[in-house]
Amino acid sequence: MKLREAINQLKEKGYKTTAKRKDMLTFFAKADGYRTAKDLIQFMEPTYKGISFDTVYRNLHLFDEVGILETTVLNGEKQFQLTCTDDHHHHFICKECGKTKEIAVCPMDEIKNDLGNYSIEGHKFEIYGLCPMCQSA
Amino acid sequence: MKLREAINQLKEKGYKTTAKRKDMLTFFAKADGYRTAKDLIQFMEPTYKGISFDTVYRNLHLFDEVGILETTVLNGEKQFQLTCTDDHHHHFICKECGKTKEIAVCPMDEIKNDLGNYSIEGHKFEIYGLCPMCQSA
DNA sequence: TTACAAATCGTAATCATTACGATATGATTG
DNA sequence: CAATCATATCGTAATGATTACGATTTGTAA
Repeated sequence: MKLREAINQLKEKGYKTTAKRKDMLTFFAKADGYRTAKDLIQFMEPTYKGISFDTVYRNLHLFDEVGILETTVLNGEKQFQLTCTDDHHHHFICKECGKTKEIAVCPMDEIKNDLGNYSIEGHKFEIYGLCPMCQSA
Repeated sequence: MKLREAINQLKEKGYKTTAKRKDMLTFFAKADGYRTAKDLIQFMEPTYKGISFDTVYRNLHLFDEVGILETTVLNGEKQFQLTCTDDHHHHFICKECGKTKEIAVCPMDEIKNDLGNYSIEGHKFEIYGLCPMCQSA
């Protein structure tokens, strides 16, 4: 998802476009993987000294609800990245730097048959390890 | 995994068999899905009034390291269940009650090719929703 | 430019989890 | 089966991410 697209989604759903929200989304647009709330706060701090936790977390949740961000739990912390809007896929996630790589395979189709009486609301398929860069470091 | 098997694993690795550990494992042996630390503490409390958090969490981590328990994050909390020792598989997990159902399909084999330079340390494939019982409730 | 709902602030509260120094207890050995 | 000692547990305080609140500011639409 692109920065512009994310901002439009906010507008369409009736949420205001503020400088802080733009900058938050800019941060994720420039990232190449999952980032923590703390990462984000460090990015925002120089521009907005003492930015409120309330603002950061409220907007992270908002972006998540609206579908702008997707989340995972890595090293015991929630982490966020811009949702990929192209075709459905999953990710390899580097444990070290959070970088993600797309995986085209999704096994859900063949599985739905096995779960007749179960209502499926979502699924997560993630592969963990080290990206080439973090291996050599 | 059966209760007896879990206790043996502890012994083999040189850890002591205590009444509290047995009861903790009994709790998970009787559960049919994921349970939180809080669930466990409530189960232990009547027998061991004021049982220490230290004891509970230290043993949960120990069981996890040893491979007796597997974990996931559900509703923002770590949850635990006895590791399944039969062939590799994944789970449907009920968001409401934590109950799990085995899923035989695992797509990892066809994926490893796509990740040549990446070192794969693990993967998670989980399906979320409501089990038949929680749907009717 | 006014008006008002929405957003942000500054900070305190929450809540799961972790950690610590003191004490108790399994398991091994003589 | 008593002594020993590493391991386990206790009671409680600390941590750290996240959530929440009343007061204030700011986008946005009329």
